[in-house]
Amino acid sequence: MTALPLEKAGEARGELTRQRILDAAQKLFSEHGSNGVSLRAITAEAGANSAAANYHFGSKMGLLEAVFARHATGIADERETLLQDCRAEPGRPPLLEQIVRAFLEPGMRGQHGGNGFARFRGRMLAENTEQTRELYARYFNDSTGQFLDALQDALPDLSSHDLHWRFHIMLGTMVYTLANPGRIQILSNGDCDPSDPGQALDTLVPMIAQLFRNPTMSPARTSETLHDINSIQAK
Amino acid sequence: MTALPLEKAGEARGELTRQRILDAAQKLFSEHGSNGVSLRAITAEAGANSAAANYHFGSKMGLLEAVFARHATGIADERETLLQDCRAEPGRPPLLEQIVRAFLEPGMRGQHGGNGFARFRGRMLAENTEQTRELYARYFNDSTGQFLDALQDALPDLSSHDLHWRFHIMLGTMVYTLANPGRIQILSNGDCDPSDPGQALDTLVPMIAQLFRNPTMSPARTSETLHDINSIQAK
DNA sequence: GTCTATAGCTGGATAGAC
DNA sequence: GTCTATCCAGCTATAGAC
Repeated sequence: MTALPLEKAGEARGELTRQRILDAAQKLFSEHGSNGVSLRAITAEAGANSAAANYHFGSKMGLLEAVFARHATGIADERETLLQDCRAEPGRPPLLEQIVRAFLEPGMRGQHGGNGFARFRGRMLAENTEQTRELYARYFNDSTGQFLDALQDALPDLSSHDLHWRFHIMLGTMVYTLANPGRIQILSNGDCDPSDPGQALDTLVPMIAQLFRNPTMSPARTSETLHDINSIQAK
Repeated sequence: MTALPLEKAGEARGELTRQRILDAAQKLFSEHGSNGVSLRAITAEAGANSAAANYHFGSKMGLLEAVFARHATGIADERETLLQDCRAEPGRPPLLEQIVRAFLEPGMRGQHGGNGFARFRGRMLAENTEQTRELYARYFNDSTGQFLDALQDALPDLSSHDLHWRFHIMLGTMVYTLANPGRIQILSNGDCDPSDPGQALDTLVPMIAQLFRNPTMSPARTSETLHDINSIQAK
């Protein structure tokens, strides 16, 4: 597509082929999962041959890792940068909204979240194989820990147990949104579209921030306390 | 394993083999996805041969559908029965908690949710292929619509748009919990265990009910209104 | 109803020309 | 660096004995 100045035809074409294979792999892995698509199909989509993929990436698994690594570090870095900018200050959104957005946004749009990598990531998470678990832990465990700490600081009265469970809800929502099963689009006749990153972020960030902010309701006292809470919160 | 009295050796063994193949398929599909495991591996686990599986189910895809159908109808029926029992009444949990639990519980434990089918279902949802989407829609669209209606009745002031988005969060949490990526267990040092259905339901039901109950916060006025809301809700 | 054997195919990986 | 050609493992599905 883009016509780059070619200094050395060989090298430049090599880079382009490598890039095209990565792009095709990201697209097809996203659509069919890592086991649902063949190396042959990927390289055909890229206008190359399966031998080229093995030359550049060693194996199909190497290709999968390369697709992942291409953007994962960028997402983790962007998250941490955004987190460091979060602070409670007049004229800014509430701190919790800032933290939640800092966690969700880098993976959902922008340099590393857009162009299909979001969907790829959602699918890798959903597949939940030994390999993808290891990859995900290696690239994201650090920054995730930082966000848990920041959330606990912002919510000192929330128990660690509840904090982690709400984080679990946020992760599930993120993964489900990225994987885009298209279910709520149909059920809402197209009114809700989680595959639109702008709409998804603007809608989910306040909902999830509010979820973190809700008071603890221990299961045992659910039925007694909720009447009081309803009378305060219900519109 | 179980030594049943055999009246007619042929028929009884047939049923047992069929059952063992279904059980093995459910287990291995759950662990590796529908493309990650071979018919040979399934029938080996069941102590049978791949020909037996094809005899009983026609094809590998037929086997997948049979595993799904074995419990899906039961879950949808149980959901609808539970939903019809939901009502606001002194001495019972709040209506919203009842509805949320009626939706989540049948798939997470009991006759149709336990014994690994929960995990199988989570993985099928996560795989999100044309076939699994179709299966899921066929078996669950009706009851899901009923729950959306019941929730809208219970929350007349919540916009349809917000209602669907919150339902999206509930679906994502359910799928992520069923698929059990094990991530929050590690991050919380084992304190949170979404793979324990009792703990998961008792924790998630009040959190999600509260999520539905939260007031609408349009993205545009997020920063202004949240300070008021904080002062009411923050502990 | 269950088995063995196998046909027929697909896909990952490699050898070697260019 | 990229191609063609090919090897071989592993899969689904079926034929046919029992």
